[in-house]
Amino acid sequence: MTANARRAQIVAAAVDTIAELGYARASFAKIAERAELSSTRLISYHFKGKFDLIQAVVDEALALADDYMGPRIRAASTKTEALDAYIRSNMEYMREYPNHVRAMVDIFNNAQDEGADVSSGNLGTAVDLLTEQFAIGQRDGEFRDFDPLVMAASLRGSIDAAAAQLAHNPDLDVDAYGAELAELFRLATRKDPS
Amino acid sequence: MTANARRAQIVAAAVDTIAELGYARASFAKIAERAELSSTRLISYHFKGKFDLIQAVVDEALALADDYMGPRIRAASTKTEALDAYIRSNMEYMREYPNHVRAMVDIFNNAQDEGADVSSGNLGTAVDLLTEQFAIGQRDGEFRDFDPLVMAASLRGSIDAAAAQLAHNPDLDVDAYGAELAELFRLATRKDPS
Amino acid sequence: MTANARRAQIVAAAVDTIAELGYARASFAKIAERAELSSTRLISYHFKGKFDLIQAVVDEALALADDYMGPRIRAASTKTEALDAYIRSNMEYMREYPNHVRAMVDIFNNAQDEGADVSSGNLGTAVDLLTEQFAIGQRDGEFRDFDPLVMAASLRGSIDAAAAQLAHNPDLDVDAYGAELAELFRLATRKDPS
Amino acid sequence: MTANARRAQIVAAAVDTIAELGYARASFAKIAERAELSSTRLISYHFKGKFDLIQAVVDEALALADDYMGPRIRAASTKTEALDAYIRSNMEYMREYPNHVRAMVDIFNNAQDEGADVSSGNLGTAVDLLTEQFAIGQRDGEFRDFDPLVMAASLRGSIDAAAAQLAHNPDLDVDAYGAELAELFRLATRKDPS
DNA sequence: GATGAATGAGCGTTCATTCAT
DNA sequence: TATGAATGAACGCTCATTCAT
Repeated sequence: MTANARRAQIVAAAVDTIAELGYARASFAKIAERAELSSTRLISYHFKGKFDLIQAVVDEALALADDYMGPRIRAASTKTEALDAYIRSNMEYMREYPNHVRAMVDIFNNAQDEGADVSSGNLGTAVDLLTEQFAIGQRDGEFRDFDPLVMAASLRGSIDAAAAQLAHNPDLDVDAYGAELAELFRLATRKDPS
Repeated sequence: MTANARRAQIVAAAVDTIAELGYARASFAKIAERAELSSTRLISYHFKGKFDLIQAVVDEALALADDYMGPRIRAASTKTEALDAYIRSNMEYMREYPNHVRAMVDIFNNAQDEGADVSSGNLGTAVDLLTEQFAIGQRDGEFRDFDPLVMAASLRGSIDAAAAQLAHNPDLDVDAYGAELAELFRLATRKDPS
Repeated sequence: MTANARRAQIVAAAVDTIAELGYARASFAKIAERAELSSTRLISYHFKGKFDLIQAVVDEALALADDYMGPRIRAASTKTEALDAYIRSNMEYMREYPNHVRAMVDIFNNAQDEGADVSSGNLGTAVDLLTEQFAIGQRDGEFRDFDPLVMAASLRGSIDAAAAQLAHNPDLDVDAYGAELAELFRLATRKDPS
Repeated sequence: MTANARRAQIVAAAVDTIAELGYARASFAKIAERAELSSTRLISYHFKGKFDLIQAVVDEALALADDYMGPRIRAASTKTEALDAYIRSNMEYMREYPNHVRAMVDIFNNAQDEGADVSSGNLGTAVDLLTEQFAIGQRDGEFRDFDPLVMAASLRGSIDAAAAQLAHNPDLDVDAYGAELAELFRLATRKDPS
């Protein structure tokens, strides 16, 4: 088996294992078992260490998310539309790759406690990126005058909470949830009509 | 030292340890070290197991939160006022007991991965309780027509995200953050004025 | 079993294991096996880590050496006599505790490669202490004019080489070897009679 | 790259790695990294095993030492002069090839612990060769009556100790050290003038 | 002549927990 | 009420080596 195929296989097993058991319990042994590898040695062979594997998981999830969400967000002509696209496409991404999302949330909730710098240039800055976009929308006169950081953190927190809900109830109507969430933040960000 | 005093001492050490190192790294050994106990045996003696200790941490944090937030929420005469009081008092509780809040978030993010049923009858139902209150507010004609579960999950997610922001930046103006968050959810829940 | 007795048992097993297999191969597993412990966990329980165990070995060997050699060296009234006593008593110590000596040599040859600071205030300074004593002997007019550091390093090197010879040939006449070595350094240090 | 050039490259990397990290820590992985090889497989390809590589290191160091020291020792017309030449040229070799010397000392201190018979027909017999030369010097009436084995072991031990001193303090004056050592053993071996 | 892939055994260490006083 | 001693399982990681091209 080629190195890349083997790496992809291990990353896939890691995603599923983290999603099911949580970051702390996703040991090399469990991942190797799921990937049907003869020993954990194969993981150490293909990845420099645990953080290297986690980083690969994060990278894959981010690439997937960008493939899924990126085009739809960039197609928006206003920040209001972009916000709507961000929320809805994020929810749909959540439906298509629920394990990737669960794994990502777990990693970012826990990996920070260790020396891991998994978020460098990545999702740790998701709030920062959103903050910037909200600020631009305000400068353009689209949004009302709120604290962009609070709005950004709340949006990310709301979406992550949606992921948790989805995990507890897989039958949840993701599109309807996305529509509700989009409306929530449309009302919270629009210029007051009164 | 009395049994209750000893328990309280251990719980306090557990709260601080989880807040600082994260749930996964908060081992009995680390907690015992912080509490200046000679061995972890004392923890096992006073608590049936790790989950029992975690449950005690959760119970204490919830009791503290209820002491802090309960009176102010119950003093509200409308659901709109109650929502405002919930958000603001939660933020202030966050400022007064930051370690308890950090520990709680960590526990609920991770303890679920294990067999723990820490949330039974507790905060796992925080979303359920909020859902119920939002539904009542809608029935009373105070709130617009949204999915109460989505709103409840988003509110909890937004507040937890605030805790994460506070952890990263201790100098954050908690009152201002609370005011922003309260306004966000006021706009998101009110009957459309347009 | 008391903690101290257990510690002593483990240290003894460590000494014999290092003497037989060498520092690098003296793993916790091998030491536990020799001490007939149920698992290596018992070693980790009584010692903070591998270096802590090694330090205990070094401490014991040094204490034993001081018990054995110290009185005889301190009984000497001149540095010339002290040198003679140092060499002969060191050789006898070598005969009585050959495994301790082998272990010590191995530890000091190898532990330095790692982060270990096993020699702090200990044998790493053996050469320094000898250097000082040689310098005093010169100031007192007992010894000829040589570089004390070279003489000290050579003496330690010669004694360690004796230990290696003893390891290869256990039937070696230690007393005779000691007498030869004492004469060697007597001639090398005395004021030239010619 | 030719096989011999590749072998030489690997041996050179092994010498430097052992000198820097010590024998125990000089793994194939570290050596391959230093030689900038893509995998350890190349080492296994060119050498039958670890002992084979070590043997190659020893052979190179011995050949170098013989090139450096041999002519000067053989040029001596008496055993007394030969002893002087042995010590001084060995010290100079030490200055020219410090890594080879450090590696050799480490190998002979440690390789014996394993199954390795690295010294067969080699330096392990350095003491034997010196013993023989001292015995000849005695038979010729040049040296006093001492145990040749003790003298030989002490000489090797003293020189190895010099290597250790040099490792700790690279600024050491090697020529001066050699002169001191030569004088030490001249006094220790000469027929007593008194 | 060279190489990526794979391997089983072993490393020191940490885990929550139980035993025996 | 307290405590030191002990435990087996699991952790991530590194080892020299072999397989299959």
